[in-house]
Formats: sequence, C-alpha cells, structure tokens
Amino acid sequence: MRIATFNAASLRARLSILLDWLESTQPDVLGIQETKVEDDKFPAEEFEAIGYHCTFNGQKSYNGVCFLSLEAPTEVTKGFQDPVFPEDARLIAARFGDIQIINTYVPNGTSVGSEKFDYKLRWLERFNQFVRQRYTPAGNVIWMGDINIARHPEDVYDSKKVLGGVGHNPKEFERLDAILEWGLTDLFRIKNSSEDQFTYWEFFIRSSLDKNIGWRIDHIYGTDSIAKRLIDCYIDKEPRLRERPSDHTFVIADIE
DNA sequence: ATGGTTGAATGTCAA
Repeated sequence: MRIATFNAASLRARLSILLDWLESTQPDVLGIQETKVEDDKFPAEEFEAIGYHCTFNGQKSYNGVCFLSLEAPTEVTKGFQDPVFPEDARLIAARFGDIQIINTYVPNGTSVGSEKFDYKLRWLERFNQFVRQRYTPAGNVIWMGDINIARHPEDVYDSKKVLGGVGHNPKEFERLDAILEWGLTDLFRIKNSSEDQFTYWEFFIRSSLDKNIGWRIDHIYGTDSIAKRLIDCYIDKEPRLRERPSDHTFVIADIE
C-alpha cells in the first residue's frame, strides 16, 4: 500500500502538479493539507476522472484537508468533533483497508509568544487526547500531514540559527513527543539517516531551493505494526522544482 | 539570508 502526504498550499492552484503526480506515482492514499477550498467548490471530477475518490474537510481561503484514494474509505471523521476546536478544517481521518489514517494540518504558530503559537500548542495537546481516545497503539495507525515541526537538528537547514523559533521550538517538541510516546514512529527516519532531507522550502527566501534552505516538517508516523510492514519512506523533491509549485513537496511511505 | 513570495479574494491575512 502506497501512502503519501502533501501540503498543496491551494489544491486548485496545484491541480496539474497533483494530477501528473498521481498518474506517475499511483499512491493508494494521498493526504493533502491547505487545500484552501470549500467543499462545494472541490474539483472532485478532475480526480475521479483518473480513478481517485475524494474525501474532504474544507473551508474558505484557509486550511482544508482531504484524502484522494483509489478505494473509498470507511469510518470517516472530520475535526475533533467538540466545541473547543470547532471551526478550522485541520483534521480528517478514515480507514483504508486495515489501516487507520489520520491526516492533519497542524497550526503553523506564526511567531513564538503570539496567540497563534499558543493555539498551536493547545491544538497539539487536543490532538494527543484525540489519538488516545480513539485509537490503540496495538492497531495499524498512521498519522501524517504537515506537522509544522522540525523535531531534530538534522531536520532543518541550520538548527542553531532557528532553535527557539516557530517550527523548531522546545515547547513544540514537548507536545509532539507526548503524542509519539503513545506509540508512533517517524517512518522516514527508519529508512533515512542523512541530514538536509527536507520537505519544505520557503517561498520568501530567494533561492531557498538552490541553497537547500529547507525544513522537514511533513511527516508520516506509524504504530509498531506499521513500522514492521514498512518497505520504504522517502521524499519526492521533483514536484517542488516545477513551475508554480507548492512550497512543500510529497513524502511517500510504501507499506506491505 | 531579519527580507521577501504566494494564494484567496479584492483589502488584507496567513504562511
């Protein structure tokens, strides 16, 4: 089973990149973040024409997550389904075959000390609760998406420079580790030990791509049973090199 | 690389 994640930074702006990539890579399940499209404007027919089902949780202008999949999922959940975090479309989860997949767009946090940073921390705490209430670490569970945290020094272009800032902050590490302690492993690091393997290169910084000024903030985590079935996990940088790209690129996990 | 790029929406926010 081929599973992948991608922050599109607008699904409609990335339609041709997505269609090309789906046809060449043929994932069973692709989780997308920052679709930035309301459900009634989702271009489902474009994906259905090449054999993909669409399952989405969108909102106007911001956020939005979805699954594109060869088989229709079951047990679809959207959001936390509580009154505390009701409004932003950052979470969609579903069962695909014998695997439960959670796809999230974790809040960016904007800047340390801001209200949005506090929201990011609280969102991660709420997500921790969500995972523990809903799933078992003995099951086949994958958590993937734009996690917006480069957890380790080798996951960012200059750890010393950015440590303490948003995306590479000990308070974020604490919240993330508390989730992973439940029983999730970074699938990419099972198969890759090298530094400078990134999934995101800022639009702001000119030639961030050329100089590889990037971050590994898009992740695929799995429970033990998933880790045992892992064939490979890798980053596909090619779509980031195309015209009008997203600022992120795809991460893929092949599971037996 | 402490500036600047991009998208949705059409002024300005979010990333």
